[in-house]
Amino acid sequence: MPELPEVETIRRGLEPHIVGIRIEDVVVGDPHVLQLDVGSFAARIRRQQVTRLRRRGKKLLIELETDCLVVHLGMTGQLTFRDPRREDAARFVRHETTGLQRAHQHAPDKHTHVQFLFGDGTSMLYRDIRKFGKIYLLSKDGPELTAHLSRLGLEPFSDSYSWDGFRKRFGNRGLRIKSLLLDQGFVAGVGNIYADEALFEAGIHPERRADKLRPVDRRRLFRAIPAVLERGIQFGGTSLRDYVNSEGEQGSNQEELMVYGRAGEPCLRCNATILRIVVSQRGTHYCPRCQRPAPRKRKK
DNA sequence: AACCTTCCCTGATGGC
DNA sequence: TGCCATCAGGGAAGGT
Repeated sequence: MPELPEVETIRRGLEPHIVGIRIEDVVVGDPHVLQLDVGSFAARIRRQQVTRLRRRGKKLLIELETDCLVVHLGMTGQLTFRDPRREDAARFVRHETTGLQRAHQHAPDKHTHVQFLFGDGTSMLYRDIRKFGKIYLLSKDGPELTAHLSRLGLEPFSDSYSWDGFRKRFGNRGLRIKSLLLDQGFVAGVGNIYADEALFEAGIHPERRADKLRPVDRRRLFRAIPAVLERGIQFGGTSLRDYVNSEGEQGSNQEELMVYGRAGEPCLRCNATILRIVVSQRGTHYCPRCQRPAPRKRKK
């Protein structure tokens, strides 16, 4: 599932390929992912040049001359660059350890919903098996784009990510800390995998109430979030199921995860068995020894 | 208002 | 070409 590190990896991969290039045409398979009807989408985007690639949280912002393409990959969205001079992989292969699907650059298939065609024969393909992703086309300096982005919370690695801002956004909410981490209005870009990893890194049990966390816990979380995200970027993202980068290749951060997907396996820090529970309808992984349900009470 | 649950969607998996 | 239930989950929408 593409979270901040995956989207950032895609952004960096696409950038040298598409900045400065002109979109000649758009081929839409399933208009379901577009937030505009096909006709106006195509008419508006045609002949526009890509000027810049930005990212906000999990959203990729492809800036054009007058509009901005906002790509949200949802669960299984893939955005890849296709160069006909490179060879397409003949078919899907199995990942050796996870046994799951893996895709290289390949020709459009039934899950390829949008093709952005460039003048030199290259293209950018949007593929999304479960169709939870969305593509918006918004005016570059209109109120819609501003409204769209203002719903998002603190941006890790930016100036907005300060201890003061963090404390303010944290508030005194009574929901479970895992749920707060998944709220994009709190810190943008954290999803299920990195939420679990950040909580492990900070030594906080995922079911603890946010408002009951001590300042020292909040401080640890404040530091843990960018730490796990940065590691994710370093390893090119986490490929557990469908995530691939702009070249259609997998990341390797799945090998670096401490708790996510490791239920039943020993904690790499203390050797206790990693547990899996469900919080906010999301699979949640933690170490029962490193992440205690409540802070240890001091005896009087 | 704040929090929780349901729903959208498809492919992999396992039981029978 | 076996059939069916279950699971994965980001985030909008609906419910309490």
